[in-house]
Amino acid sequence: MIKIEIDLIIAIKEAVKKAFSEISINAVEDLSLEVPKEKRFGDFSSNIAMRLSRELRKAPLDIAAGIIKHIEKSDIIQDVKVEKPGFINFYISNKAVIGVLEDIIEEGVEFGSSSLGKSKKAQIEFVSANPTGPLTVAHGRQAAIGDSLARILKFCGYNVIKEYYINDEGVQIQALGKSLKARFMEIVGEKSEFPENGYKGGYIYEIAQKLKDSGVTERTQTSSASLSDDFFMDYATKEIMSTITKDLEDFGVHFDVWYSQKSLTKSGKIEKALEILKDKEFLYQKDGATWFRSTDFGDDKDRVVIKNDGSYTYVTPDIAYHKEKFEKGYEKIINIWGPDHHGYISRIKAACQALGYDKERLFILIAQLVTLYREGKPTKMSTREGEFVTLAEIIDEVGRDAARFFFIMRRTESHLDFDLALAKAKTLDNPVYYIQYAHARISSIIEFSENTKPNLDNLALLDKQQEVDLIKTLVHYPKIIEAAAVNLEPYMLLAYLQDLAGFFHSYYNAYRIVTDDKPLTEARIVLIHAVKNILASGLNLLGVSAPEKM
RNA sequence: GUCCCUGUAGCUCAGUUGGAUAGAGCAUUUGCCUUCUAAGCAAAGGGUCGCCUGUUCAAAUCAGGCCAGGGACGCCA
Repeated sequence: MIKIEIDLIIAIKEAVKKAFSEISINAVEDLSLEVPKEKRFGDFSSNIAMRLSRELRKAPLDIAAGIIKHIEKSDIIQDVKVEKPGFINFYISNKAVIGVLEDIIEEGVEFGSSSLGKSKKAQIEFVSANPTGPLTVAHGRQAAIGDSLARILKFCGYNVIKEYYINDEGVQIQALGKSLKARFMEIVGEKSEFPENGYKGGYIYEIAQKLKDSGVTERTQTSSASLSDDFFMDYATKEIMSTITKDLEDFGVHFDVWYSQKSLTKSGKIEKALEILKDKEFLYQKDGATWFRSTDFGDDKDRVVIKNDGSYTYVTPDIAYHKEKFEKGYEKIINIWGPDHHGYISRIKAACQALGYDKERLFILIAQLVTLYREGKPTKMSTREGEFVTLAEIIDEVGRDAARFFFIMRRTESHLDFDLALAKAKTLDNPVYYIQYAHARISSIIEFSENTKPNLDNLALLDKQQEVDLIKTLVHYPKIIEAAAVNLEPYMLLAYLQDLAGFFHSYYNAYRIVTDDKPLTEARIVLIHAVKNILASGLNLLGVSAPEKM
C-alpha cells in the first residue's frame, strides 16, 4: 500500500470517530479503499458509510455527509465528495500524484516491493513431475505460474523456497526401468518383452541408445541380460531428471530444493508420521490393510495408508512430506498441482489436520488444463501412448518469453487455451509483444533524447489528462502486486501490465515526448522513465524479458 | 450415483473482502505515418452476466434449487 492510501485511511478513521463516537472500533478496523472503475468517481473510494448504516440506523448518505465534514482538504486531498448510494470519493491532488512519480524514480525497480511478508518463510512446491518422461505443456504452466508466484512473494518480503518433489520410487519408476530394459535389449538385438504398463515414448529409445553408447556391457564385462532392474531404473531416472532440469533451466526456472522421495523413505519419517496418527487413533485395520480415518476431517471416505502387501499407497509418503513442511515453520505452504490431483486435496489436508497442523497455512492451487491450438484447432494429447507436446518443443517454437507469458495469462484455476500461432506472432495481436514493445519504444526514445537528462524540478508541467492518468496507473502498481501476492494469482499483474502498456501507447500517440520545450521534455522523460521502470519490474516478476530494442 | 470446477459480447477472457451506467483484447466497420519504433493510436457497433427463488441499502459476485460443459472419484502414482 502506498503512503497516500494509508493517509486516507487514517483520515477516514479519525473522521468517523469524530462524527460518530458511539460506534465500535471494530467497525472501522479493517477499512480498505477501492479504486473506482470510473474516473469521475475519483481516485479512491470508501464504502464505509454503507457499511455503518445498519449499526448507526441512519441513511448512508447522511453518514457519509457527517464523515466528510471532518475530512479536510490538504496537499494530498484535492477534493472529497459523497456520491449517490453513499460512497465517499477522494480526488487526489496532482501534487501528491507527482510525489509518487518522484518515489518511482528514486526507488527504481524496487518500487512496489513491500514488507507484507515480514520476512516470514514461504515454501512453494511445483512441477514435481514424476521422472518418467519429459515435461509437458501442463508442467510448463505450473512452472511458469509457480516461478512467477515465487518472485512476487519474494518482492513482497517473503523468504521464499522453491521446491521440487521427485517421485523417484514406486510402481511407475519400476515400469520405467523395465521399459528401458526392454528397449535396450531391443537395440542390442536380444530378446525382450515390453512391459504392459510401460512407457512407449520415443525418449526411452534415446536413453537406451545412450546407455548402449556408454559401453556399459563392455566395461562391466557382463551380458545385457544380467543387468539388474534396479540398474535400469536408476539410469532412466537419472537421465530423465537431467532432461527435466535442463528444460526448466531453459525456461528460466530454478529450484532451491530437490526433494527425493527415496530419501524420505530411507529417513524413517514415514513410519514416524504413521506412528503419530496411530497414537492419535486415526488409524485402523480392515481387510488386512491399514486405513486413515480421513472422514473425520471432511474427506469422502477413509484412505488406505498401508496396503495388505505391506507397501504404502501414494498418499503415505506425502503425509510425511507435508509433516516436514509444517515442522520447518513455513508461514505459507503452497502446492501447485495438476487437475488430476484434485480429489487428493481433502485427503492431504485431512492428514495435516490429524497431525495437529493448521490447514489454513496450506494452499493448494490447481493449475487447470492447457489446450494447445494450432491453426485454430486443438491438438490431441495422450501421455500414455507417448503422444504429447513437450515443454521443450513449446519453448523452441514460440520462445521462452511468449511461453511464460501465455501460461500465466489466465487465472490459475481456469482452463487455458494456448494459441501457438498467436504466441509466435510478432504483431499487435500478441499481448506479450504489445507490452515488450512499450518498453522497447521507451528505451528508444530515451536513447534518442540522450542530451536531455531527467529533471524532477519540472514535474508540475505534466498536467495533460493522459499524463495524469498514466501516472495514476503507476501509482496503483504496489496495490496490484499486493493483490497478486495475497490471491496467489500472477495473472493479475499481467493484466495490469497490459493496461499500463496501453496507456503508454495512447499517450505516445497523443503527445511528443521530445520537443524544443526543454523543461517539458525533461519532465516527460522522467515520466517515461517511471513507466519503463514499472514495465521492467513487472515483466521481471513474470519471468519475461524487457528488451531495449525490438 | 457422489464430489469439485466452469457458464459474462461472434471468439478468448477480466470484473479486487457484494458497490456506482458490466469491461478488455481479437474479429467487423471507419479514420491516423514529411515529426521520438505504425510490432502503434483514435472512433463505432456488439450483452436476458446459463435459468429460477431468496438474503440486503446494493447481487455477475453470497445461499438454495435446476440446466449445460469439463474433471475427479483405486489397497495406481
